[in-house]
Parts: sequence; C-alpha cells; structure tokens
Amino acid sequence: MALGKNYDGQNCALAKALELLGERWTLLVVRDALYGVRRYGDFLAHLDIPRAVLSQRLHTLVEAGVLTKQRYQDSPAREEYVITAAGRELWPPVYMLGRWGERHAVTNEPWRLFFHQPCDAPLDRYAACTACGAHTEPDQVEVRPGPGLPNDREDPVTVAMRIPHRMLTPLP
Amino acid sequence: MALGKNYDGQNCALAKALELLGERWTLLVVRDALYGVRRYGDFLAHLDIPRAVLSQRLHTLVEAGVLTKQRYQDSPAREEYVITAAGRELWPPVYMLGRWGERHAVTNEPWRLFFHQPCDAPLDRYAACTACGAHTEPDQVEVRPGPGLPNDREDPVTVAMRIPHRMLTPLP
DNA sequence: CGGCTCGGTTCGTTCAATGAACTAAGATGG
DNA sequence: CCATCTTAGTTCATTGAACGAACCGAGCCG
Repeated sequence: MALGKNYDGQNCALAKALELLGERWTLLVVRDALYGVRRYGDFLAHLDIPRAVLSQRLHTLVEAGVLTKQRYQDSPAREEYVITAAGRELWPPVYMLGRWGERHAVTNEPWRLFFHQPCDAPLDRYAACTACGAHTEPDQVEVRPGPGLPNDREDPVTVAMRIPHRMLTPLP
Repeated sequence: MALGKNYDGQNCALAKALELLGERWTLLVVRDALYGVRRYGDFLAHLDIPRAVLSQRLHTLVEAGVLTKQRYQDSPAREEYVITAAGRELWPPVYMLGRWGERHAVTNEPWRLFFHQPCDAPLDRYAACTACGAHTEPDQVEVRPGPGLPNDREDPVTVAMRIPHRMLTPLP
C-alpha cells in the first residue's frame, strides 16, 4: 500500500486488521505459510516478490505475532518462518476470500481443491466440512491440485504442491 | 497498492480476489456498502479517503459486479452505489477478518457488536448465529455500537451508526 | 444573479513497490 | 587455500499509486 498504511480514526476492527494484512503481498505470504512454506528463498521463488518487500513483510508479520522466526540449523545459521496460532486463525477468512475469488474472478476450472482429511470430504464455502459439518483447522485440511491448475512453473513450492499435501506440514 | 496491482502467475483464487479487493481502501468501501452506505459523499466523509481514489475504487467495484450504480433521483441526476449479491457474499470473510483484528490487533473493548436479528443472539467467529447455528446473511444481521466505541467523529454515517442498525438498509 | 450542494476531475507532491546489484558468512570442491 | 556456491538478506535509483488541495459543472435555492 502506498503512502500511509493506516486507517486512522476508523474505529473499526476490520481497518485494524487491514493495517497489517492489507498491504500488497501480505496475505499471499500468510497463504504460503499456511501451505507449509517456511524459508525465505521458497517464499521468494513461489511469490515472485521483490526481496526487499519480502524481508519487510516477514518482519512485520513476526512483529505482529502471525509468524515466528525459528533457527532450523546452525553453521551456517539459518532461520525459518513458521506460522503461529494467531496466523492459523486466518485460515477461514483466507479460504473464504479464495472461494469468493473462484466464484467471481476466476473463469476456468478451480486451481486447488481442499478436503477435510478425517472425512476425505470437500469444504463448503464457509470452510466447514461437507461431511461432518465441523469448521476446519488448517492442520486437518489437505490441498489437492484442481482440474484448472496449469503446469507453467517449476519453482520448488509449485512442484511440491502438484501432489496432495497436508497444510502446515513443511514445504517443499 | 503500488506499481502493479496484479499477482500474475500465482494461479491462485486468493490472488485473483486480492487483485480486486486487496487494493488500499477497497475492503473498507465494501464494509461501508454492507453497512448501508450508498452515496459518494457519505463514503467520502466516513472513510476520509482522497476523492480521486474513491472514484476509482467505486468504478472498479462496479465493473467487477460488487456494486451497482443506481439512479436515485432525477434533476439533478444523482446515482448511488448499491451492493450486489456478489458483494453480499463478501460478508463472511469481511466479518471474520474484523473478528481476527479484534482479537489480535485491537487492545480495548469491541467497537461494534453483531447480532442475528431473528434470534437476537451474537455471531460466533465464523459469522454463524450462536443461538440457531445458521450462517448469517448480512440482511439478517444488526450492528450495534460496542463498549469501546469512541465519540470522536460527527460525519453522518458515524452518527447514524451510533444506534443499532440492520445491515444493508440505507444509511444514513 | 450569487451562492450552495453533490459528484466528481485535475494536478503537483510524496512515498512505497520494483528489480537489479551488492554484501555477508559459512559450505563445498579441486 | 583459493574459487565458487548457497542462503538470506541490504542498498539504491526508478516508477507509479496515493494524497490532498484546487478546480469544475450541473442543477437547486433564495
């Protein structure tokens, strides 16, 4: 977002959420983190985002408690960005915005399909399981490639997501 | 958003939705339209948004089918922006992002409370009624001022929203 | 006729996004 | 032991969207 990321004086919880999440790229970083992307280079290649912007977004999300930075190896020291409980709570709105986009902004077949793992049943548009009716947590959801998914990219995350994958489990 | 509003090559329904809804101010315009705001001047005063940006956002939302432009008087000719069925489908994600912001970005008491009108019961964080369990449509929801709502603004929309108000009914 | 309201458009300024180049620090290999 | 590779960034000049103040035009109102 340009020139003022804030919505001062709105006295609105949505506006507050958007001051954090409404900046360009931020919600796509959260989506990738929910999918299981954890490393700087993987976000970079999968999102095709300027490096400086990615650094800034990751720092902001860590500061806001949506991601945490965790050491995953010493020598050389390397950190990964793992989604927190607060970040996992973004799963329902993120899913629902995607479903809305699928119905109103995407013309072809779905790109991805989501299934409640215990039931092996698809999710409805409220992120609830069509079989058991429960609202899903992301760790119970499997992402599968949809019929409309093209084969036009070869970065590690895109390749890994061509096979069904449980959300939150590290990718690639 | 600056310098490219698109997320080309993402093959992702969320990215497509955000190409429309992810620009600065857009989701707040949708929120106001769900509340019942319809007129250019009311959006302008309530959002405190640059006039040129508001014009551009309203046009984009009309083009995308989220709002429609309707003549509400002749001589002088005046149009209002009314939310469509596609726009009303944004109620659940908009509500849920607000609830997330309330839990994680707002420190004080809630600014607004939402009740399922037939049951007079509050909504849970999935926009379902805590009494009957149904997923709510915006026209069944009443917005009421919350305990944390300040009295620091006097534009017509803010004033009108200080009393309970059924969503979608024209405001002010 | 002058001023007011409503719904915009125009335009110069400011600042975030972009992308290419550069940096750092340890691993790897000949 | 020097060169190259990998990973995770930072720096910087350029570009274009957001900002906000001024302006515009059509019709009403006194």
